[in-house]
Amino acid sequence: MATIKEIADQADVSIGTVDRVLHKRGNVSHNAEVRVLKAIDKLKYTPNIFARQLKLSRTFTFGVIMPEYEQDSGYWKLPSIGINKAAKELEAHRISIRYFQYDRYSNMSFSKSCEEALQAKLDGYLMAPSSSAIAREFADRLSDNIPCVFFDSPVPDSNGLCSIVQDSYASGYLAGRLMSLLTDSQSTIVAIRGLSCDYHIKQRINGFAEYYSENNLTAPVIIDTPPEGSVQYLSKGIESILTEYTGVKGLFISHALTYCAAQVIEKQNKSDKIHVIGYDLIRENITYLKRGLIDFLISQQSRQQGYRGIYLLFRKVVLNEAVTPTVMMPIDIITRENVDFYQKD
Amino acid sequence: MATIKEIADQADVSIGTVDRVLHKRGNVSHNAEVRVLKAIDKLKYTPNIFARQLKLSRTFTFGVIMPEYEQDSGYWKLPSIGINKAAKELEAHRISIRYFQYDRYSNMSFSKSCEEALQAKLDGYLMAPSSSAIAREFADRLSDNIPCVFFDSPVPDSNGLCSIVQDSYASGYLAGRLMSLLTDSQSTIVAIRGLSCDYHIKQRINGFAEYYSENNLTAPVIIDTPPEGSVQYLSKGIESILTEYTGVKGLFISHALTYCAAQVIEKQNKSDKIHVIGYDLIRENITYLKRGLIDFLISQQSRQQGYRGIYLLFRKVVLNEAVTPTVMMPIDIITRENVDFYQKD
DNA sequence: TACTTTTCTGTGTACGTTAACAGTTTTACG
DNA sequence: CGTAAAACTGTTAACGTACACAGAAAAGTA
Repeated sequence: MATIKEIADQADVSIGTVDRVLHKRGNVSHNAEVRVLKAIDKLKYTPNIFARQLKLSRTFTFGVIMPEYEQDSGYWKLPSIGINKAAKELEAHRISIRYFQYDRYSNMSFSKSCEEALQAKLDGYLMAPSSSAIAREFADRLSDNIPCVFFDSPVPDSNGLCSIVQDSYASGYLAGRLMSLLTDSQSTIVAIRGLSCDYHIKQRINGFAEYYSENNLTAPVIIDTPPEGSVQYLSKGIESILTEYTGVKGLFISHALTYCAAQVIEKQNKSDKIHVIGYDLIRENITYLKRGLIDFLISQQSRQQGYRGIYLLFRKVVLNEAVTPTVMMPIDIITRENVDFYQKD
Repeated sequence: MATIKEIADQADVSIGTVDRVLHKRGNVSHNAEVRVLKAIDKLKYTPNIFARQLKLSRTFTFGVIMPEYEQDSGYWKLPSIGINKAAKELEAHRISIRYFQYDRYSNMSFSKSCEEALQAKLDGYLMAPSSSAIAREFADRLSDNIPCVFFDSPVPDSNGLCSIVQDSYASGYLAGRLMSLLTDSQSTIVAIRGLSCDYHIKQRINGFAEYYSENNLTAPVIIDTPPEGSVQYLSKGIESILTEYTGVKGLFISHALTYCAAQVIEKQNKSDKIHVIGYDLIRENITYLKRGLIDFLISQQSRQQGYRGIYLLFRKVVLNEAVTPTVMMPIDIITRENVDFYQKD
């Protein structure tokens, strides 16, 4: 591992000149610059990050812009667990985290959090965007060297450094396969969309329906349950579905409120088993999964998304490493038999 | 973030004394030591790893003791992918890796690799042990401050720092559940043990059988296929099983050679679908999974095991962080629908 | 030519830690 | 009590980088 001193010797200049070349600070003759660049190339110089950090002794702060924990039945706690874990591991590297949380169902609240985050002038941002347009504007307004990583949802055509996402369509398609394993081919299957504005949820339903159509199975009934985000109304909606479609054998819930379906089914206590497949490892879902009222949960590795997001920022900002523009998270299939091994990290 | 200088000021001693206390190098009066410890506590001192690394400018080398890549149909390439990824990320931290590979079916070869690794006197070891006894002796012979992390299999009652493993019993139990979803309750199911010496494989079979017994289903037929590790003989074995048990509806292969079963089934081309569940994301398995001849693969996150193993050593040796004694890997369910998202990391 | 201005270059210091070394105080012992 | 050994303590020089500063060389101006 070469040092700037060795570069300086090789190029027959002082370390000051090497430093100026490395940081493009000008005031270097063409001749000297060429010699230094050659020496750097020859000795394969890479800066010693320890010395650099020591000298700069900067403490980096990353901003996390995401919905409040309680929203979506506490779903947002999951990524924050991963974020906090990464933050703790990176404490020794002088990294700290600052949260800017917003109301997922209010664009104004999202805008406000973005504005605050911008004003704070931090060294990098991790964002779960609830609106692509606002997120895009945020990324545009950042200085060139300040990266922004998106998770949960991508932001197409934006200045973001990277997106950490799951292929929602593929996850819905997979759910279709699983549902077809659980039920007979002519069974009535209901897929509940709900919260229909969300890109992910639409895609999941599309993938689910596609599996049934590709395999020439009876198409699932797709139902939108208004209004958005409310547990009580969702339960009511599911109740009326079960009344209307008496022979339902399977319910596919395209979002984290899967446990509502399990609750309703348990209450009705019908003789015929109704299979349930849904999303996300929130506490209530796990409870019903373990009790056998939910058959499968699909996980988007929410904790891991937060964890990796922070590490991506770290690698980019502190270590100056290259970062791939998209990170696709695996689509985990969770059952009562393996759920315990996905709880801790 | 406090520095030793601040500690020294607070405790009214010199930085030399603080350093002696921190590194337990003795030659410190009781009085001074107490004051320093108090100051450390009060100011919440944590060493600056950048300064430490810079000063020491040590390059740590970790030894990896594991079977040769080609064995078990190339299974061992998987952990090495993770190991190499971690090694690359940690290059900037002056970490390097040295492999000591052995023949998994020869204790002598394993012993020899252990001996070589010991002689090399490295800063930490990551080991996939094929014999607990030999692994235990290895760990015993290491200096106190040299950690050894086990992966793939645990080594009970050893001096190892940590074990990274999967619950094989639970994974077999899960496979049982999946198989019961694929087949009717009275179907003939064959579980192939093979390589019967291996702890993991026994446990997987036990878990699989337990699921069937707990749910009062027709017990699977358990068959041992000799000799160990040979693809040709395994294929022959499976052929004769399919001849003997004509009505077989499901095959559970307890190890990485799952694709052999798929090959045989494809060749025989029977009218009745025979479902296959097996282990590990090796290339051939993935091919047959995608073609629909294998229904489910269970992954033990082999790449991740290697990756995390190296990071555990790094955290322990370089950052001096505490490490939990056991890391349980999730039991991933892989289908043709989600396999692509488990390929890259 | 003498001078200023501009361009270029080398030196020195600091970041926090480690560890060798030198210096001081305390203890042991004749 | 004096001296030597032991126990303790403070000082200092690295590690590699970044950057301010001073100094040297070249170019520009009168």
